[in-house]
Amino acid sequence: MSTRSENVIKQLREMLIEGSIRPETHLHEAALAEKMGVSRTPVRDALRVLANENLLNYSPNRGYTVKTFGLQDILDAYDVRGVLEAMACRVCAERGLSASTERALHDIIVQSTALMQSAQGDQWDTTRQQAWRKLNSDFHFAIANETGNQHLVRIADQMRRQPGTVDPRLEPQNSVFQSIYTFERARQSHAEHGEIVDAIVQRQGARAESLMREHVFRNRELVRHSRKLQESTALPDRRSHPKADQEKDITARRVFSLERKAGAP
Amino acid sequence: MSTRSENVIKQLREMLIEGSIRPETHLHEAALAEKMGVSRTPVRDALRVLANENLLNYSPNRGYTVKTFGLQDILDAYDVRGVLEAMACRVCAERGLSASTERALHDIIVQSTALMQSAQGDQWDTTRQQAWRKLNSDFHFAIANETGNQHLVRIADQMRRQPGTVDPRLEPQNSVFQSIYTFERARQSHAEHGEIVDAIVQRQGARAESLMREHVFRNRELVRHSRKLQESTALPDRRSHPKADQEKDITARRVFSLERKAGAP
DNA sequence: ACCCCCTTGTTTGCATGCAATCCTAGATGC
DNA sequence: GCATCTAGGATTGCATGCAAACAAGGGGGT
Repeated sequence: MSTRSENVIKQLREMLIEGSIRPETHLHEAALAEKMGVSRTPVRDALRVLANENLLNYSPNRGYTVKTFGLQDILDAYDVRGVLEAMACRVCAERGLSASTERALHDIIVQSTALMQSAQGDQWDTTRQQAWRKLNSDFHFAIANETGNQHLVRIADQMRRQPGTVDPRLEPQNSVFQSIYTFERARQSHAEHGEIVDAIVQRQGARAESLMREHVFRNRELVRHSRKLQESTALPDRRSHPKADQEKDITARRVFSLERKAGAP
Repeated sequence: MSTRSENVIKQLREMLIEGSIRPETHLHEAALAEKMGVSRTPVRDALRVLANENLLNYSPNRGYTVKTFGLQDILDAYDVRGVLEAMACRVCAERGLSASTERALHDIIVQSTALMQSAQGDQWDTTRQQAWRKLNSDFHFAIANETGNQHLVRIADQMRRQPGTVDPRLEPQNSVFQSIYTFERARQSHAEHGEIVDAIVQRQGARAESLMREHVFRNRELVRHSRKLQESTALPDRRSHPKADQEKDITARRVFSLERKAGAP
């Protein structure tokens, strides 16, 4: 918050996660600096950090390009997150929940139930969807965090923030997350959360583990199907060369500039 | 390799992983720059990246300090790695190995067997220990890599490089890894590798998964026991304040300078 | 004696200038 | 016509200067 570098990192990271910068785009330091209203230095810092976070590719003396994430990469992120959070559930069940976490999980469940009831029928508007996303995110974080394993928390968070995995706030209509955040899926997801908590408080480690793994896997499959559908039908104007997946040996690098800043009119 | 920033990153990272810089040390940009023979700019880049890799703590306008990793953090890294590599084993068993990976794993097993036989008795010198570490590392990487899941590969690698988890090359005698890299443990570990490959090529997913999990867990326990022993007996001169574990709200920050450069006379 | 404020030296944050490297395009030779 | 070589422009890498924030210590007030 405080320093300009941090601000640039946050802004750029959000853009990359939301997918508002096209893959393979070459990020021009001076252009970015101008657009952000800072000098090249904080921009360079940000690029380096984001490359380290696996969001950009870097070649010495050549600069940074936006990394391409295929469907498989997104599914892989779900797999990693699933197995880690499943482990977290087992650990929680074996050790028992702390009072504060149990209360937090209970609160989340109660609020989710209230939300579902208030949205009964056709009130599933974007406000409620956003509320649900927050509750969902808090739920998963609370369980991961309860383990006290900082590596697990950090990685699970990183996997949830993989581009194509989180919801693009800017253009939600053009995304695969329509299918994930339907009312039906949210209800089912909420029910699964209840079962998971039930398994944990009953100290059923194996059950909690497999419930969580399946819970994450369901979302993974939802993304897989909707993405497959989307890629085969929609976006006809984009370069649909199947060769675009070859990543290495890009001698003919394309240079784009950021077409627009996020949120600009 | 090419740029100075990359060099500084690599050097500093090695130092931090090897533990040759004391925890809570405040890293002074100008001092580091002088020591490395570069300007502050590449040093600043490196510090930012390493903080992003969870090796340093950062406070805006206050700089970077070396993160403290307790025993629990190290055990947690083993847990994460164990569950991920176990998943990798299951996936490999379910999908079947590619020809090249199967050959690579076979080669590693054969070379390990030869190494063990050549070290029979009392020839377990540092050269052979290093050879074994390489073979061991290659083995785990090959399995993780076979999944094609880049997230998994990256994270497993990161977990293996957690400070206190890898072997400090500089002062191996003063480390817990004496107990991990004994001839006895290496032999056992080698045998476990054989079983894991056996399970994979026989397409026994569940067996491969639990064998790998147990394999990693054994090392985890070895570290746990030897570290416990070490912390209760050795290092009497270090500040043994149990309060040293409180991390936040460090108003009284201590500032050290690097006492010596690694490898300097 | 204790507390608060202000001053001063130190350290980090950022901008800018210059050097090194890389990409491109035009010219030259075959 | 095609490939290769070579300036020229453009872009990144790095160093340095300066401003802002911070920590410490002293002086004045109560």
